[in-house]
Amino acid sequence: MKKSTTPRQKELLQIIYDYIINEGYPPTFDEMRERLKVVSNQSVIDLLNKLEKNRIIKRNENIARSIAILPIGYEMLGKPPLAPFLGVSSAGAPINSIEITGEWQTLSSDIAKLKDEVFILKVSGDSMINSGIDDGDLVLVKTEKEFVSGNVVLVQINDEVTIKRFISDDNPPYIYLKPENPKYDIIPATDKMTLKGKVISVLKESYWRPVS
Amino acid sequence: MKKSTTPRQKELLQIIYDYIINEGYPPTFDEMRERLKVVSNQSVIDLLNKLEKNRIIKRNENIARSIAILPIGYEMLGKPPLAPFLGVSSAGAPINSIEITGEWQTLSSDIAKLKDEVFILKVSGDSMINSGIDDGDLVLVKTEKEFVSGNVVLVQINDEVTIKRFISDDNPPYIYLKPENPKYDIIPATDKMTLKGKVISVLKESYWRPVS
DNA sequence: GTTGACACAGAACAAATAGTCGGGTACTAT
DNA sequence: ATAGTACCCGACTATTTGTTCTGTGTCAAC
Repeated sequence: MKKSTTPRQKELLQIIYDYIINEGYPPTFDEMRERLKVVSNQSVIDLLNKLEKNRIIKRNENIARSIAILPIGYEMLGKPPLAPFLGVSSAGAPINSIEITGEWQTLSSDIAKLKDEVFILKVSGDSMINSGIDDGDLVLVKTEKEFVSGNVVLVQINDEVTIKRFISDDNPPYIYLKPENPKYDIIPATDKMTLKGKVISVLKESYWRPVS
Repeated sequence: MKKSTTPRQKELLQIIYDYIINEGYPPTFDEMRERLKVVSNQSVIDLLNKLEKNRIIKRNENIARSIAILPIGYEMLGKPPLAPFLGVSSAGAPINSIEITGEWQTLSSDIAKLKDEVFILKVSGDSMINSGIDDGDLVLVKTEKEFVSGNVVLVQINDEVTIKRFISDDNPPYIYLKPENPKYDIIPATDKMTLKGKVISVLKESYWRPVS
């Protein structure tokens, strides 16, 4: 029995991937059939079964559009998987307050300037354990001058740097930071507060850490 | 007419998001109904219609699991959208050869060390215009010592730094770099070649650039 | 005290979708 | 030459899934 993925199987994998990127959900048998330029569903099923046997995709029987591309599949496509980039949110709580490691303070200005105003911070601490950002994750921050209400921002308060949600409202206290965790109170804007940038990505530790 | 998103609508949005993250594809009406703890599909339809009216999600009539969360929806969840992070691959071609801006050379060692060996490079040049990486994109690189065949790597050849796919094969030339573009030839490994790290993410310029 | 938005119920119906059966061709390796 | 594998055809059935219709109760606003 041959194990390697055939060209036709790779074609189908690419079709599934493209479809998901364009539509936001996986294709049906018929849609794959059309794109493969074949006439029978059986052709599609054959290929899918083999992809599944090789653990490139995963399906659920009798369930519409139930194709999920597994990590091996993403690797074959040369793309990072969807899920690890978004993190696995454990509940409804959005991004929470976090602490930044000390290195940031001394190096921020250099890095911000040289890296086109985008830099990485490693999150430490466990105060956000129930939210989307966990200890060890990397946070990608882009320095900005203007902020829109709802942005997740990196903010410096006195000597401390944390991440909060920035809210600008029509009602008092008008401009404030929201930890989005019932444990913590909102923080009204003061002049001791500097917005450093906007969080544009969270890289889960499980993903960027080498697979050992 | 009220415009704001109701708590129940937010609940459903979170349910859809969680489902996609866990399963790899969106839920059916019944699955959403169960999670909302209601008995009728009508309840789900009502909520979905409102979410769609507010452009938080998008659906296709009569199509199973055809829910896509729109950028506004992701913003409400405090999560980056799926698609922009993966880039929109124009064809089957995987990651291609790119040039790195000059800054990298002088600063790499510092940044690599301080940022937990993960750093960002801005891609310049248009030699990869037909692939997943475009001019102006940001590439996230993690320094590594061991590489697996198939990894997309950052490699230094003499004075030049480029990105290629690293292949280790059972047949000659055994270890080589693959541009994955018919225009370019593969490059067998030499001792003038240093693998600097592994590309773990591509940030499309359209995403990280501030919306103006 | 009526209006409208919100949230929900129950059931019948229509469409989309997956799966099955029973074949076929072409190529490769033993 | 023969077995195995990849790939394919066409018609059919079974299941899943979405939609429509007709209702109820609540609550806040005007």
